[in-house]
Amino acid sequence: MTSRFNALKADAHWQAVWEERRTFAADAASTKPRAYVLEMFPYPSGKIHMGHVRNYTMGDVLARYRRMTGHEVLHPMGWDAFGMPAENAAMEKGVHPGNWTRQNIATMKAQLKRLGFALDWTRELATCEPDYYGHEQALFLDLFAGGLVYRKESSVNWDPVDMTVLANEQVIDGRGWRSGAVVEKRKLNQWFLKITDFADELLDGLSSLDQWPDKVRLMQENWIGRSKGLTFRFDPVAPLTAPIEVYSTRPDTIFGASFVAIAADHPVAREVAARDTNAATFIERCKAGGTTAAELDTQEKLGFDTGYTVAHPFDAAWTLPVYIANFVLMEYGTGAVMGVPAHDQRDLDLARKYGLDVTRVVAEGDQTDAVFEGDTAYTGPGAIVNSRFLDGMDVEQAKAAVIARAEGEGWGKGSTVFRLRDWGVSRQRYWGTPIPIIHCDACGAVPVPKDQLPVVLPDDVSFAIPGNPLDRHPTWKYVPCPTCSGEAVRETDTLDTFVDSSWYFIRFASQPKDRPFDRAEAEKWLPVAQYIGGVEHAILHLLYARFWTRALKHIGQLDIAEPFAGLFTQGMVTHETYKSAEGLWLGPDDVEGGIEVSTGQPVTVGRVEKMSKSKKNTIDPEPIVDQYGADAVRWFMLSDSPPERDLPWSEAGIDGAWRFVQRLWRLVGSEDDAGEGENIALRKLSHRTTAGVAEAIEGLQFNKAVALLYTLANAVEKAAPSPDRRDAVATLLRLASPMVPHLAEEAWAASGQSGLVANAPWPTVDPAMLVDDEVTIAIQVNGKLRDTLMFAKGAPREEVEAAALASDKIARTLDGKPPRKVIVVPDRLVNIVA
RNA sequence: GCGGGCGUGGCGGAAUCGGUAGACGCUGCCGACUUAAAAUCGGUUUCCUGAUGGAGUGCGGGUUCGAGUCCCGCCGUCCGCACCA
Repeated sequence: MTSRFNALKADAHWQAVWEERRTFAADAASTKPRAYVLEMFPYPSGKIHMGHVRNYTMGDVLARYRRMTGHEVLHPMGWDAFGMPAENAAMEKGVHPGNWTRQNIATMKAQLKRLGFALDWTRELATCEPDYYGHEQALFLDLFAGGLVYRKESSVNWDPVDMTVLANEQVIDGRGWRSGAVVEKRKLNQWFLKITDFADELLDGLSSLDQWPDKVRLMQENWIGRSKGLTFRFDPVAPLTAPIEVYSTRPDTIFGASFVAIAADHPVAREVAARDTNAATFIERCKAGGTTAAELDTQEKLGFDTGYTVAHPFDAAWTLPVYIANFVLMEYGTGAVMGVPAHDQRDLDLARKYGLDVTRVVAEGDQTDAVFEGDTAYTGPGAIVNSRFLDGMDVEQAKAAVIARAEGEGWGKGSTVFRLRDWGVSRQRYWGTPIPIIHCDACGAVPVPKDQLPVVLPDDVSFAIPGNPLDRHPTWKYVPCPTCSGEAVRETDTLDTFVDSSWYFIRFASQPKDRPFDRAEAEKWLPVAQYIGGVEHAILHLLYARFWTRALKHIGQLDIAEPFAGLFTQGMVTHETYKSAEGLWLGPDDVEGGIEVSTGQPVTVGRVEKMSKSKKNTIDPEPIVDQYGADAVRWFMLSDSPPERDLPWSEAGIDGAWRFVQRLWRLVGSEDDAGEGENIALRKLSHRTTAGVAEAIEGLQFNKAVALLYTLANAVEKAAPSPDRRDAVATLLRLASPMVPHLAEEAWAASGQSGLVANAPWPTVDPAMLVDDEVTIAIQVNGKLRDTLMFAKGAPREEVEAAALASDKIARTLDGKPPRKVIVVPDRLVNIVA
């Protein structure tokens, strides 16, 4: 064995061996217990970044560990390959989105292979290829047939320069993120998926996901936003003709209502605006209001008195004015609310501004006065007051009572309202899955017959002018209607790329040529045992994938309720930031020892932040892997920081990881002479470490696994040669092999072992070796540590207590005072209360 | 504004059940080896004190024989949502 581990040589060698032997191909016919380990597949943007390296290293350690513990592991990789950056590249550089994307995939695939991930490349897929998106089109049509897809006119963010729809996230301060143009609201016919049909299921299903972070479950819960209340009617008072329907979660406060407020685009508001220019002006003003957080916070609550009144449901003689209000949203509930100023802050702001009544109906402590003072609404619990038949009830009783009366008298109904909206999936873009629909004047929207799938994207498109190239393609969209054979046109919108990622994990599990997946085969692997990715997907991707899976269950294609049994959201890789004397961002290579290399000027060291191109604090993994080898990079990615937290990249850190790899190599190479005698302590440590590392990996606590491996390595280094030491080294190598697989294979082969360490079993743990027969017991006086004493494990209380009291240090501390009480915790400590 | 997380040495962090705070790593310092350097190895590294000893887990209280851990009240910081009736 040579003294220096040649990572570059070993990496290439073992990567080739694994590939040639198809070591990591998942066997669908295996009888072993299965484990599906999946990391969120990457968007092929160009090169991999440190975030990918960290994400995939974590998944890889788990996948390799599961193999060692006797599982048939499915650990696939693919490409989320549709999306805007490809079209931007096409516009900026004149390359075809497909060529750009496939080139990036080739580059990134080589980079991933260079890191030695135990991936089943035989199942690789890219969502931009017809043999993926064609099946997606089939699934879309199945959902369409199942009544889960519909088309409706809806308002979208339209960028007039790029001539495309923007997602909300792509609108920054009212302008398109790319063009900088002021974004318009435009009405377009859009395809929607009925995710709201599953709102209850998606919400209730969260409680079954006990291996998900609470944070993500809570975020989804808030996003779905279920609320229960009463939807009810205020009858019109002439000249108003139609009733106004409102939704309230606080029907208990109905006797505190002093107005009804409607949204600016409520039908009644439009009707008023049609004959009253002041109203029309007010509505325009509402729409112009910003929607950023800061603006909403400071925006004044504005109202416009329509002059109309409505009757209180419990008292026809009691009329309430109808206001148009800038804080009422047409998209939520019924677009109208009852204003109860004493118990809702916005209502109170409006009432104070326009001098409306403010009546207390919930007692605040002993305050029961009907006249509500002050400018802070009371939203807490209390007895209902000033409310006729509700008086004396608590809030919950009163809610139930009002709902019961409303339902009994027929003017309202207890109802559940969600914040969640249906999922609009139409995108006016080229680089996405074509929506498999044909529009015919005679027959309407007709699904493309399945035998005509896939609807393939045309390659001959131009990005010279803005807009959707599919729409202006000379021939592509003109097809005969599948139903009547008359002239018809294809849908030229493509699907949101989140659709692509909503079922890729199913296709990984089963990839028949003629259909999206084989149900029985997919169900063998699913659900994904452990899914790992960034928290930025906590809502959209994970919610859409959960919905898609349930939708497939609903139409009888797959009997899986939740796609991801375990979820882990890993932290980011961060780095210090630097600014030059002129205040410009500098990269790590521009700085040495706090000095800007090119100018000799001192630099300002800024916060440690997420690596980003704009702040120039990125580290490209490729040269790092070339310099240190894959194992050192992997080891560093797992060390120190808990995986859910951010990992600060540092030169010293990667150097340290490299030193450990070399140290491990020397250690496994030092086992030439046999040595004599036993080393029970080392043998025990070896078993304890085996159990500890297993527990840490299963809990995805890689930093702890790393610390345990260091401890064992330190102990082995200090131990004299012996058969126990030899065993400990062999154990150490296997325990470290999921983290540093290349070194492990190299050492495994060098030590004359047959086969691959990748196929070796995890070392067995002898439970007897986990038990210590001697324990150190802490001796405290009044809770302060004064001494420690060694005892045989399980020593009787009396013996321990006597020895503790006999200790010199204790006697000195007690200073002759008699102990009042002695607490003995077996095998742990003695606390003497004096 | 609402919801949630986090706060422990110079740094990343460990202590997951209320029981010896600071494991493990990084950095720094001292030393060995070397003509020298690199590499490697040994020691040391929470603070105050020469030592014995004392203090110490964001701050202030509390419960307990005993609190980083539990409870109450603050402060700071990060994240998510955002006029959701």
